[in-house]
Amino acid sequence: MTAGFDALPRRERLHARVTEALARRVIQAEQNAEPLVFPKEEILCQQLGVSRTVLRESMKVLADKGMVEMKPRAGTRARPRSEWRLLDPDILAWQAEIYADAAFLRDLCEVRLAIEPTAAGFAAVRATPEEIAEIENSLREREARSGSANGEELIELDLKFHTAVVAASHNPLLKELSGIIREPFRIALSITSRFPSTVQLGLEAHHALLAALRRRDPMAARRAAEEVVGLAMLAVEKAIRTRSRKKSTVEQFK
Amino acid sequence: MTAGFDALPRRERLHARVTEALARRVIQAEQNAEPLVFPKEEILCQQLGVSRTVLRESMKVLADKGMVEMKPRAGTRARPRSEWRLLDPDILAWQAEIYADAAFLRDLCEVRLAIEPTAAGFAAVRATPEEIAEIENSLREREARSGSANGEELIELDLKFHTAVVAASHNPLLKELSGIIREPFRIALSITSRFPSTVQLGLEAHHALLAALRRRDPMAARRAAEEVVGLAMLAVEKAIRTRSRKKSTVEQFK
DNA sequence: TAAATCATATGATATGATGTTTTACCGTGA
DNA sequence: TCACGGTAAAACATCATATCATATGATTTA
Repeated sequence: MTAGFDALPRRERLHARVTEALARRVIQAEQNAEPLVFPKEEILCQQLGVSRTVLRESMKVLADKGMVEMKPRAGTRARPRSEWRLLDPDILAWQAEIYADAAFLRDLCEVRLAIEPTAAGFAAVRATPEEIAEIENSLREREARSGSANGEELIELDLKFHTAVVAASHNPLLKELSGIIREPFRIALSITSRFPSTVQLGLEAHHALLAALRRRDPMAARRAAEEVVGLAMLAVEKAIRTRSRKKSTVEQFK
Repeated sequence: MTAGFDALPRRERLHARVTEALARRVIQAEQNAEPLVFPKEEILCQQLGVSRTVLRESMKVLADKGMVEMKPRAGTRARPRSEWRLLDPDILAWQAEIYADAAFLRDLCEVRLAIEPTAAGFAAVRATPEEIAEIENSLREREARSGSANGEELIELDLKFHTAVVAASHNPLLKELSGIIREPFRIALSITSRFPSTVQLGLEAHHALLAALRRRDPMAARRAAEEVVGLAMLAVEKAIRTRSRKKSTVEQFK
């Protein structure tokens, strides 16, 4: 080993780096809408400077995610995006990084629109007083710091609010689903936070949601959560429209 | 080939079998609420009769799913269920097999309650005429065969209906999410199908959903889908109540 | 008691042996 | 000449073994 190579962070394991490198080639081919057939393992090992063990382990991971197909004699080729496991955390991360365009953010918001109102409805019935207190705390803290803190902190507090609401639904599946889309959600929030009027309306909706939880009113909680997510979607749509002429990478949103 | 002495199912790969064997030990420990620390790799290799490569690959898979934690010197131990990736297809399958109890089915229905009305709402706006035709076909075929066909076929057609509706939302994330819970959903359907009155009401709700899609009415589509899932939940709750005194394995639902 | 050291289990990677699947070529016979 | 069938080779699939690195619990020592 120790072939002369790069200054990449050694902190990341070798197979993780190889996996990501291969995934990027698949994603790029998908964006260019061109088929991709990898060279045979021996050649690929030489190109990447790794052993077959590492290469194969990485390919196996990608195959498990549905991104490539390995067949004897026929080589390894990229599969269309429709076959990918889009909810896989890794793919979601790579997507958020590369495909952070209108369609992806819209799809993401729609998943939130599915999850959060439902979770809020169940939370209204099942939340413990402690959980409601935690939800309230994150909201109050966010308001208290809305002038002083930086955007990062405010987004973090907003995330905490939403996470606490979903957790209060006492449904581990909903909770995990919410966790899976947490990172892309953070990006969406960073967009939303750039529209002060929306932020203001959003805060009111947050309060309405909290009040509904306190009243143990599932329907009102649902509606309030729909309002919260709906406002976020509007902001995302607005951001997308105003930037639709630029190239759509995540950079423009950071 | 053809000669063979080995009539055993070599079809399953070694590491897959090892993975499942280890997973079962984790699940069992979780059910007994007792901590589980695996013996060191060398011993485990001997116990299972495999090489360290295979064992480690299997353990790595389980670690990736959040079921175990591997630490140098400290050995490998099982993690609590709250840490598992519950939406992982494998875990979902193992869960459906072992934990098919009231709580799991309820959680599952709630995810459907989150996804389907939302997907239906978007489908009302975005479905192509072909997609609506496909949805209608699966519904009509199911009605046509409701007397003659066996339960399996009817459930399959019902699944087809729901899959088509979610697909018509044109949101790949919702579609994949729906696919992930497809297998457990099948179990839930097999329960629902045992209550004729519910099935009848469900058919009416299905028609209402189809009509809403035709009218391009998102709100009506949402409400109809909520009705469909709500009825299914009622059936599941009913089945759970009437069987709550028996032990809760999936067997009782098959 | 606290720091230093050691022993040990896991982590990472390479290499090799053997099995399996598919393609492609080649020989035979009609 | 062409169709058919069988065989060999190519490339992937699987599993094992080996070596060195690293982290950490345990022990010892100052």
